[in-house]
Amino acid sequence: MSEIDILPRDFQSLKSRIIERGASLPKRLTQVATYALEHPDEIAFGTVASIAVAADVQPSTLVRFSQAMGYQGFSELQEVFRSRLRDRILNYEERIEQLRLHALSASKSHVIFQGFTEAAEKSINTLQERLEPKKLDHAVEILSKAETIYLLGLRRSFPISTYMSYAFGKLGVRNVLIDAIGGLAQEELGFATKRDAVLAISFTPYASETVALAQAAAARNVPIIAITDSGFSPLASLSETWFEVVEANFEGFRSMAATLSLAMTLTVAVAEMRGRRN
Amino acid sequence: MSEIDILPRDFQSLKSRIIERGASLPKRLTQVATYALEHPDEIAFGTVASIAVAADVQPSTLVRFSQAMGYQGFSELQEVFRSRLRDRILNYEERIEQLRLHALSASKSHVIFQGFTEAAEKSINTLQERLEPKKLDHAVEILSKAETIYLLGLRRSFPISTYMSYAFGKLGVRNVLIDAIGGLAQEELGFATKRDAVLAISFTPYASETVALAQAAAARNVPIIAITDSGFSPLASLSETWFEVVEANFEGFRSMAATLSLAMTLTVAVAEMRGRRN
DNA sequence: TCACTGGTGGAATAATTGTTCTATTTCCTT
DNA sequence: AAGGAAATAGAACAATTATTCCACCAGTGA
Repeated sequence: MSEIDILPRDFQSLKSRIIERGASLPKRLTQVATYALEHPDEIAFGTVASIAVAADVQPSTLVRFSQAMGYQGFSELQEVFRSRLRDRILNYEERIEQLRLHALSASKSHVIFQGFTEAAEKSINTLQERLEPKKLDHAVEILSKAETIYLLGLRRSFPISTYMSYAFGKLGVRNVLIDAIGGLAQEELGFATKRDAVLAISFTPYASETVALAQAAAARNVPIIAITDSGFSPLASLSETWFEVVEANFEGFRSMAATLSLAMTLTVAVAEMRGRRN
Repeated sequence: MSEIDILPRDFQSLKSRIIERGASLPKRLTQVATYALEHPDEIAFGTVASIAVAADVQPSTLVRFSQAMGYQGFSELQEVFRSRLRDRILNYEERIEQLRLHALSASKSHVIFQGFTEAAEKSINTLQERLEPKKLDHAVEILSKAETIYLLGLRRSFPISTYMSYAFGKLGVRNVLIDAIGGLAQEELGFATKRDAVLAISFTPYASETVALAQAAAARNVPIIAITDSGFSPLASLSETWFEVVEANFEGFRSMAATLSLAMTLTVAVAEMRGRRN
């Protein structure tokens, strides 16, 4: 132990220290280290006596362990384990209930707001769990090789393609936003070749125009990356890679938070990949 | 107290009981009830003595309170407060750490994705805390009275106004999307009167065109609702009500999740309010 | 085999714990 | 205004707390 020895006051650094020093400690102290990492809640709430029984050691061993970690005694170490529990995010039930409480005094508008933020968070969590990194890499690979990226997303998906066009523009990535102005969508996409790529975004009910445009591009061997909501989507079979993004909804209005996060990821990742190449 | 009296073993039901009985209790016990609801962590970790000091009551009062809630003593009540902390979701740091572990094997793209989802969640949480229901009601009130809602958001905010235009259209709310096509923004907004309303969206650096258009509309007494990111925004002073939405960013790219949630809220709330009037 | 060292178990200790009890105060009703 | 019931404060209590201490053990090198 060095002379100047900053003792961990937050759980993360204490955890690191236990992992680091734990293995090289005497037998019983290792036993405590293992127990502490596996049952942090018990350390936080228990008493020296109760933990000693649970970890099958003597009470004094716990104190010695605490001292080996640099603390004066067990209580000081326990405080760190408690701090871990102090500032935690509310669990799901509590959050719902908090919303309900707010809602009692709050207006209909506020309930709607809570509904949408909840849907957004759910959607994001779902995508975090389901997104396959390999697909992401593959899509970024294809898009970053494209000379021009054609952004195809109409109606409900138009905000997404709009955003991407804006962000790509900022990042110096050549792109064409298919906005179907003047009914010229087909013409806008007409110049796409197999050296380009199409990013197609469409959700149920799949806008027929989007599907038709994607099919036309695919027929000309333009690589297609799709963001859609199921394997049954007509876009899925047309594309090199496709992402399944299932958005939660509130009163029938689907969130766009997950799709937007994915869109932002693609733009920045593509720009980053290009930057590395140049 | 009824003869058969199921005492709360989980925090939720205890909380309900405290709220239910709390107000009708004697002075000091109400004081404890208030403190307990406001500082559940202190109850979970503290001792009778320490909590008594913090809540400015006698130790015995805590015991009497516990008994008033149906428990034998303070320890039994404390156990319920502790159970609340036992099975919580990971806290912020722990989640980050989990991501890091994933990220070890994951690609750069995946790290970017995590960054954006994180920013989205942060932004939403911040807005949940800061959004003032009164402002929301006020904005909905004004917008729902407007004959036509003019949606003014360009550049980075254009996806938002686009979405709102789409959603309003679906909901049968008359609106005009200022898309500045052909440089005709001023003309698009030219027909707005004081019986209409403008929803202006702009963030730093405030697009000069948006500000100019909003000013022109304000000069003609068209009510303006603004979504922006600080009180210093030129939109703030022009508007009837304005929302401060601070988005977290990842590598300089600001999330849009919070703004989008607010936008969705406004559209649905306005449609709902109109539906009630008809 | 010995002495020595670091580690361990368990009893002893002083402080602190939750709880109980009672004198006193507060508040309401008559 | 007085009486009485309810509520409170604070001291007293036994139980439990974290910690310390010391006898004993296991392993090592001479």
